[in-house]
Amino acid sequence: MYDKLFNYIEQYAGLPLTETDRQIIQEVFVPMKLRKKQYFLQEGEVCKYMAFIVKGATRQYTVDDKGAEHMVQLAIENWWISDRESFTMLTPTIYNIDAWEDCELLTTTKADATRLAHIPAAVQALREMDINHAIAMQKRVSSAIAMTAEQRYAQLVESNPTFLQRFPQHMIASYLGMTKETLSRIRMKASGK
Amino acid sequence: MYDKLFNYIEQYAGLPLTETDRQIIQEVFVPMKLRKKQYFLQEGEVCKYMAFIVKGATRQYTVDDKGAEHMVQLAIENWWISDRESFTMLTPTIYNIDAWEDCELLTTTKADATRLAHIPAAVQALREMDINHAIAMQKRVSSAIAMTAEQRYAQLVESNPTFLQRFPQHMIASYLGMTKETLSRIRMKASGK
DNA sequence: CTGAACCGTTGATTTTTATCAACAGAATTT
DNA sequence: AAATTCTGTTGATAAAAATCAACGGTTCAG
Repeated sequence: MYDKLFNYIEQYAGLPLTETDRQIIQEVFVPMKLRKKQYFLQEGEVCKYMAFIVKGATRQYTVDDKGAEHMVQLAIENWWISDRESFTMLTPTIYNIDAWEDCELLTTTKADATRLAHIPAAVQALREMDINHAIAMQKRVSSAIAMTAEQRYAQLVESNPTFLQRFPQHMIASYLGMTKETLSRIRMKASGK
Repeated sequence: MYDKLFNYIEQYAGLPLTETDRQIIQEVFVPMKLRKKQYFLQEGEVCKYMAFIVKGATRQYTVDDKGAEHMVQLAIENWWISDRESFTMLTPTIYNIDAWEDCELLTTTKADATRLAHIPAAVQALREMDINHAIAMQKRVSSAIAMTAEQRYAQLVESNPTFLQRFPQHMIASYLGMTKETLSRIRMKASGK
């Protein structure tokens, strides 16, 4: 259960964890299971938890006034979920996060997470996590403003091919900022040639 | 010169800086001036510096195969500039960063920045900086995939009205992921009612 | 087991936005 | 001061993508 998290931390920090470190991490992170469609976070709440995905897949999205969902993030094993803004500032979130597949998570709260400050590898790994998240978001901004729908899809095939197997097409379409019909046509055209 | 940075750190960390802290920060951050249009970073280079803007305005953008520029970030006083990916991974950057107004910056390198690890307030402030950056990017992703051109402009007027005074309209348009003609028409319509 | 919801596709149409082109006022350079 | 570049507008047209609608094939829950 915790091995994936230990590996993640050691890998990103480039530092090994001591037995004591592991002990503390097991106390700080609490396992949680989510059934498919179950909410991890709902619009209007304050985001109490930050979670590491041990197994499963989640989606983070907004709902507009017409009821349409817009995927801000799709996440699978070894990714982190939470609304950093709500989590750190304690403000109500505008996002929903729910499970697309049954999930095993390791969750922590803002208060518990402070205990990690004594573990250099964990501090380092969390910093890397934030930086990676910022980089990933930056890339999405860059492609959203600079690329056509077709180019955005091609980039996803390149960079996150697993998403295509784990999430239905209409979610992928929303994640890419287009309708399911447009994505369907783009795929048709791409496979046709 | 350094006061703005001290204030920034103290404010974000919620902790005061000691005299020794200030001393170290002055050694870690080196002043740099940029003239309008001068590059801070060019596509293909490795991003050696991370900088705090004391005065001035910069833009970060990609250039597509047709030579069109796409603004990924616009930044003014109290903002940070750098390509986090290139800076941390030492990979060549795909972005350009240059000065739109004459700038006074405080710059640091990856190596020098490690000295900040001994200053809790600085560590905290840098972490906040990353989180804020990630949050800002997340919001842009969210609006890019979920909103119309008109809504994106309205949101900018709401959240960053100063940009409208500091940057020309065609840069704002690019930042919002639309052409200058479209932005011009949106503004016309908005002022007309 | 079966009716309902979900999923992806296709076609016709409309809306949004980009593109192309031309223009005039400002600012900058020489 | 003249010339050139930069800026924002406007109009006409084209392209991209959204919307609306309808359809079979799945999957799922009662």
